[in-house]
Amino acid sequence: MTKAKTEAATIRDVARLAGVSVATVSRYLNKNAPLSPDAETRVQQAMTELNYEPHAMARSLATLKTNAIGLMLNKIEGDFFTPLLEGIENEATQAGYHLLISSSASIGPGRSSPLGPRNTDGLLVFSNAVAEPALRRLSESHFPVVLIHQSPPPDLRIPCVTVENKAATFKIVSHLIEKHQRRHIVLLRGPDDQEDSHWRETGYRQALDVHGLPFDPRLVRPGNFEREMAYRSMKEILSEGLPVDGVFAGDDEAALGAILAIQEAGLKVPDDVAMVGFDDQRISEYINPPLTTVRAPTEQVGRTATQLLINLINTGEAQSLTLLPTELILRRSCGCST
Amino acid sequence: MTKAKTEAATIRDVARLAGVSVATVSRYLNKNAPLSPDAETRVQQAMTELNYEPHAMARSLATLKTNAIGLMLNKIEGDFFTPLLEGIENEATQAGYHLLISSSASIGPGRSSPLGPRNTDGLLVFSNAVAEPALRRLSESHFPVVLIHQSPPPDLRIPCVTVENKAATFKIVSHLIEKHQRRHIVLLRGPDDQEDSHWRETGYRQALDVHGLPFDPRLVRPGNFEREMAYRSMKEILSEGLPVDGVFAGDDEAALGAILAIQEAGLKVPDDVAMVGFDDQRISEYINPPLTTVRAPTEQVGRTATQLLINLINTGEAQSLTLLPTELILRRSCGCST
DNA sequence: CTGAAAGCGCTTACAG
DNA sequence: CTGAAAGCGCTTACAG
Repeated sequence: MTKAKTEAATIRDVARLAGVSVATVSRYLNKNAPLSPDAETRVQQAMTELNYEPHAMARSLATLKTNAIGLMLNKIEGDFFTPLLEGIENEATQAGYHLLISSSASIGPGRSSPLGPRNTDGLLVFSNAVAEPALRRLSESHFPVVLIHQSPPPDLRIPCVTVENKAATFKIVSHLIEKHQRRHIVLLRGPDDQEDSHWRETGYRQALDVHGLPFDPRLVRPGNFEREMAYRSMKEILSEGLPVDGVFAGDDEAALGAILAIQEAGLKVPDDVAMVGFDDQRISEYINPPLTTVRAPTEQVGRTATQLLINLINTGEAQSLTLLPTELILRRSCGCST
Repeated sequence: MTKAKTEAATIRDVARLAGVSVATVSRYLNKNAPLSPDAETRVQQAMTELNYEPHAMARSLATLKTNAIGLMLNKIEGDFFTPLLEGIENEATQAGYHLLISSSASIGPGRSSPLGPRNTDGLLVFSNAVAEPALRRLSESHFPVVLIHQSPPPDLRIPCVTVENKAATFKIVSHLIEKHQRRHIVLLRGPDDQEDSHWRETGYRQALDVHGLPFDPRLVRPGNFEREMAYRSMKEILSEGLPVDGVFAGDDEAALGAILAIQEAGLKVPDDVAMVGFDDQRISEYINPPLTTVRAPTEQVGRTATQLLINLINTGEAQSLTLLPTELILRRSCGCST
C-alpha cells in the first residue's frame, strides 16, 4: 500500500508554519473573505514551501460539492465517441470540473450505477444509458442531469441536447428526389431504442410527403445502424424485385453494407441506386463511391451539453431543448459529381 | 443550487432506524467484522427502507483511499483512443474503481494537473502526457503510476505497457524486401517526442541491416504521423529523382498522404512504389489500394495497463515492461494480391 | 481582519 | 459481537 497521502502537507501544517489559524488558510484558498496583506504573504509562502495542495475529497465533504461531473453511456465505441468526449472534457476541465466516465455495459447487471449524487454534482447521460426509473428518481430529487441525443420522458423537465435529425434527413432525402429524380427510396431504419432512428424516419416520411410521393412500407427495412444488418436487408429487398432507385441508409455504417449488397447484385451506385447516409464517419469520404451524408457537430454537442449541465448546477436552470444544426455533405454516392 | 445531497440518508439515519450504532452499520457495509444475524437483518432492512447509499467522498476521507484511477493524456483524438479507453474503463469498473479522465491539452498552462494523489489511487499516463519532473515527483512519493506507450526515464522504475513497435516494423519492412524485392525503401519518421517513432525507426534500420541493404539517410523524411506532412515529404522526395520503390510510412495516417503524393506524381501503388503503414485504422481497409499495415491490440493495452495499475495499488508491485504482440495485416498496397 | 469550534459522513482502534 | 469516541482534511457560521 502506498503512503503517499500521509506524507502530504495538510492545511494544518500550512497554518502552523505561517503562524495563522486553519481558518485563515482556508480563506486564502477560497478567497472568500478579506485578508491582511501580511497574513496573505505568510500563507502564500508557507504553501509554496510545503508544496501544499488542498485535498479534494475533504473539501468535497465539507462543502457537499464534488466538483466533478459524470458521463454515462452504454458502450464506448464508434466514430462519434471521440469528438463527443473531447467536447465534454474540454468544457469540464475549463470550468474546473473533473470528469468521471462510466459505461453501463461494464457495470454488472444488478449493481447500481457508480455515478450519481454521491460522487458528482451532475450527470451527462448519453442516449439511453440510464433507464427511465433511475432517471425519474434523479430528476425528482432535483439532481442536475442533461440528456444527450435523447429527450426526457414527457412529464420530466430534463434538458436535452441533440442534433437536427429530422430536418437533416428531410433535406438529404429531398435532395435525392429533387436533384436526382429518385422515386423509390428505401429507408433502412435505425434501432428502435434510439431516438435518432425515429426522427430520421419522420424526416424521411415528410420528404416523401412534401414531394407527393407515396409512402411504401415495403421499402422500409431494418438497418440497425449496422453494416451487417443493412447488407442483409438490402440483399433481400433487391431479390424481391421491387423497383428501387435510392436508399437512405439510416447512418453511414449501414450505408457501407447496403452499397456492398447493391454492388454484389451487379447494380451501380449511384447510377442504378443512389445512396445517402448519416454521420459522416471518417471512412465515408474514402469508400467507393464517396458517400453523400449528413455531418453532425458532435464535439459541439458535447460542449453544449456540458455548458448546460454546469449552468444547471450553478443556477438551477437550463434551456430544455437544444437542437444543433447539421450540414449536408454532397459526394458521389447520390449522383453528384463532386 | 441543488439540495439533493442533504436529502439523502446518512449512516446515522440507518443506525437510528435499525437501533444499532453507527459503527455496526459501517461494519455491515464493509463486512470486515463479525455481526450478529439479528443486527445484520435489522441493518439490512433499514438500508433498503431508506434507500441508503454510502457517501463515496466521506469514505475516501476516512480511509484515505479514493477508489478511483485517473487517465492522463495529451489530447482526446484519433482512432486508437476509443478502444484504449474502452479497455481501461472496462477493467476499472470491473475492479470497482471509478475512472477520471483529463487531457493536458485542456488544462491551461501553469495550472497543475487536476489528477493526482489527492483524488485518485493511481494514474495511467498515456505517451508523454505528464512531463518528466512531475513523473519523477510522483514516482518518488511512491504513488502508483503506469505508463502507456512510453518507457520511464532510465532511473525510475515505473511499469510500462506498449506494443512491439520494433519487431512489427522489422517484420513489415522485411516483407517489402523479401516478398516484393524492394530495395529503396523510404522511412517517414514519426514525431520525435513519441517513443513509438524511435522504435519503429530502429525496426526499419534493423530490417535493412539484416538483409544487407545500405541505410540511405536521404530516404528518411519527416512524416510526423500526419497526412499533410507525409504528403509534402513524399512530394519532395519524388521530385528529387531518387530511386524509390517502397515506403514505410510510420503510421496509416501518413500512408494516406504518401499514397496521394505518389499517385499525383503519376506513379502506381504498389507497382511502382509499395506502401505500408502502422495502426490499421478503420479507413485503411477502404482506401485504394487497401493498405498493408500492422494491427496493435489497443484495447488489450488499455486492459493490461489498468490491471497492472490496480495490482500496483494493492500489492506495490507490477511487472516493469509489458510488450504486447502485433499482427501483420497484408493487403494490396504492398503488392500482395489479397 | 482573525480564531476557536462544530460539522461534513464515514472508519477504526479501543474497551467492553 | 457491539458502542463511544477520535479522526480523516477541509469549510463556515459565530464571536470578537
